Amino acid sequence: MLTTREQDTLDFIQKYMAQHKQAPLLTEIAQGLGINSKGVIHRYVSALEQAGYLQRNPKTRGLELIDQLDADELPLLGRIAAGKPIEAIEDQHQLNFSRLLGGNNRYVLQVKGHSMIDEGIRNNDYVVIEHAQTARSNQIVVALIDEHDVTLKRVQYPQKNQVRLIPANKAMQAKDYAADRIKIQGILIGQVRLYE
Amino acid sequence: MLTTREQDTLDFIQKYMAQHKQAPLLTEIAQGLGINSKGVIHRYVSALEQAGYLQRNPKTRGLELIDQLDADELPLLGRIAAGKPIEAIEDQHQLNFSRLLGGNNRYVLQVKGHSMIDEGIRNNDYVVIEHAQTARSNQIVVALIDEHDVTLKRVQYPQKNQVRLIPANKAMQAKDYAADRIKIQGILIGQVRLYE
DNA sequence: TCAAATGAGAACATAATGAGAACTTTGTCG
DNA sequence: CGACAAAGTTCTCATTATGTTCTCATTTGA
Repeated sequence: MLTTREQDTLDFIQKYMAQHKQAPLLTEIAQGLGINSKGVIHRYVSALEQAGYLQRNPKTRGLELIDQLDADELPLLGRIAAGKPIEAIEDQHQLNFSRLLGGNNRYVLQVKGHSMIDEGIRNNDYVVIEHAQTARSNQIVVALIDEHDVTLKRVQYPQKNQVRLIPANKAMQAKDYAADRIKIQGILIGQVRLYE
Repeated sequence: MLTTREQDTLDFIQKYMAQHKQAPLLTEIAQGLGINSKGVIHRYVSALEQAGYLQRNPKTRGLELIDQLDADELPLLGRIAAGKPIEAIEDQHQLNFSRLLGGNNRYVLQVKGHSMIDEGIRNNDYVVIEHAQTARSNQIVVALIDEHDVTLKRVQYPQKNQVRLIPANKAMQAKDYAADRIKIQGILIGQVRLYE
């Protein structure tokens, strides 16, 4: 457990770094807390390092915060269903977005139109795509048709040398293509929607 | 972590390049920082190159900035619509997930059931919620009903002291409550789905 | 009253900064 | 090309700023 002033020191460092994108000097921390001695701050910073809140490098502005929860994580509090209390989640306490961001050959497309509405992908949603040339059956892929049209559809292989592309919209029809007309460009990894 | 003067040097280079559409001379940087020695600037530029902020070419004005893309960004390549070529995006080249992750009082719930199906929120999807006690009309909120049931619904205020909760499922009915029966716990910020 | 927490400040070690000389490379011009 | 100027590179040397390690005094709370 941190003492009052240790907590103050940590708070100041966090604010400072968020604001300046840079670690503060010991004297800057001291000034921020109304303390005249950098030796005192050194003691607090040492304690914070000991307690695992930050790391020190033997340089000026050498402080680095140790993320208590990764920057790409949010606490996963529970499950929600209509009209029932939230069910607490015991095992997994963080939702890690690096599952989306992690891959090294991924990119985002913004979906226009309602062709994927039955898949829960709506107009203006973002989809995260991983580059790939092949896909397993029933994966949703970015497919290039006849070197011209690009589309996001579920893929199946009904028979050899044939590819079926299935739109997620009841109003549209699945269609079979000769395999050489279809080039798979990527696989759907995730979907993100931002609300106002 | 950059030192103060390294940061100053980087700032100056960025400003200069934005203004002049070309890289500054070492002596120009020196002058901009009030330094008389180009050797000093050379040292800072080398440090910045080492740290990955820029690249040097063996030419005069040979500096090139290296775009820093945050770890929580993915390239936004274009827009996709059924059966049309991808429309390239000119302006915004990164989708910033910090729009989702950024808030300091946010958490994630996993949705169970199909009560939000018409909103494109499906069973097992994750929703990002920001803590809040109030919401504007038509926002989707986490609402606590009678201190017991928690639900995710669109909110409206048909008249004073009355709250309407609207499920996003045609099979379910909107319902009006006395204002004191409903406590808003959070507002829907985003929605994320991970595919296998 | 005792122990922990807090603050001041001196003394020292190291990092950061600035100056400038000497040299190499690049650019320019006949 | 060849020469000259301009720019970039590589050094060494001082000086200053910052971080580290102390001791000592004061405050706070059980």
